[in-house]
Amino acid sequence: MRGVKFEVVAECPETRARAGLLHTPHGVIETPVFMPVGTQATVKGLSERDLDEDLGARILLANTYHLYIRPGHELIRKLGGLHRFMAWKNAILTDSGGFQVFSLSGLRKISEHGVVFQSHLDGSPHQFTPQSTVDVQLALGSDILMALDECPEYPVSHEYARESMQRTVRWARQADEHFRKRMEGSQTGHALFPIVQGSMFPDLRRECAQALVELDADGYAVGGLSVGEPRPLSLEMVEATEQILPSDRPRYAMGVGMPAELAEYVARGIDMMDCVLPSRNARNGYLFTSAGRIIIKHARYRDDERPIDEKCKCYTCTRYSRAYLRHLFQSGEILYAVLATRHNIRRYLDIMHGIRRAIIANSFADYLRCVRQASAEEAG
RNA sequence: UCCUCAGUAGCUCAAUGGUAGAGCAUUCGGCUGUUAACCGAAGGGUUGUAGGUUCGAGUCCUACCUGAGGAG
Repeated sequence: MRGVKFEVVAECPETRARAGLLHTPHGVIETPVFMPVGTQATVKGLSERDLDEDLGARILLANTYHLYIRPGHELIRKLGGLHRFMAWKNAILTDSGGFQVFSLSGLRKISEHGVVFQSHLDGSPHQFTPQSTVDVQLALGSDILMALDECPEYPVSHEYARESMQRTVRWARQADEHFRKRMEGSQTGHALFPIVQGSMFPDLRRECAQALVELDADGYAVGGLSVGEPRPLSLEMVEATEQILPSDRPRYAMGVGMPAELAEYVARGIDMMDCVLPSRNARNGYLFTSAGRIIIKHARYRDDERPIDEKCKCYTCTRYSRAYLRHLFQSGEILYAVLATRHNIRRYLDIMHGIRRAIIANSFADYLRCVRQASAEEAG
């Protein structure tokens, strides 16, 4: 039995975009989908009701490393699993800790067996292996588990990228084997996605994808993007693997991107994305609108009575002015983060809904042209 | 009227007689599988005023101005 089942419902005749349905144990997800990031079992600033009822989010990301370190996966298992712990009835995808290889690069050592992290909280050592990260994610009760990978920084040499990528492939095989054993006779459905690496080298990306396809996984991720490389390279790396990754499985581009890039990934065959930008930037005063960005602390918004985005129907935009939000931001008020996050996440989800509608209406190519034009105008 | 204390960036305050700084505020930039309600940059000064001592004064001396407290 597959842990998740993917069904393509419409395809763009001009690009590689497709609309689909991802069936998970915790609901059906319309794709392409944007997954808000809830690293520590919370999308910072938002409640379950905000996310589910107000924003209509159907899948969230959580993080294996962070929840393992605190409060501990065994505690969460004891309390009924992550869904119950965080009162989230929809789907959850958990990152493996592979990104922490990048983001906590000063606190870890990589070996053939896995990664030893020095806890960022108390410095204690913790061994992460392909097998142990599967176990932790199963303890959490994640719907979609990610295989342990190494997310290398940019730039790295072709030689290092190859070594690293090949190790990630070996880890993916070990994780997959362990996962299949753990799933034997299991009543609950889970999926394990391996992750394509290879830094910014198309040949390594292809080699990696080819090796991972042999695992016949429920879905595939492209990782190692947005680690400091020039923007066009990230899209090129997705392009390099699109033809290799099976078209009847969901493809997940990890950790991307800016609003105007979402359609670009979809156009290259991507079905799932996640990114901290809407949530983190919201808290830091950077708001996404249909007419470009708003940096709310700018003095020009001091007495601006308009909503963040006049076209937005979110909770924040239907009630509050830019002037008020700026005041809250400048005052360091908690409500600012709540309202801003609520808007930014809504913006990302709206974009993805628009993309999906366009694919189904057979007008995605036009949609993409509009996005590119608007993006060029904003930049120019 | 006298005594004491204090006057340094918009604010609160640092600075052995030796290149006037910090925090906050202001303005701007950054953030991409969250160590991030975070990080960074810039602008901003006749050191209350006028003299004096000194190679050199925010710092020591004198007078005055302003404020706070006290005495009468």
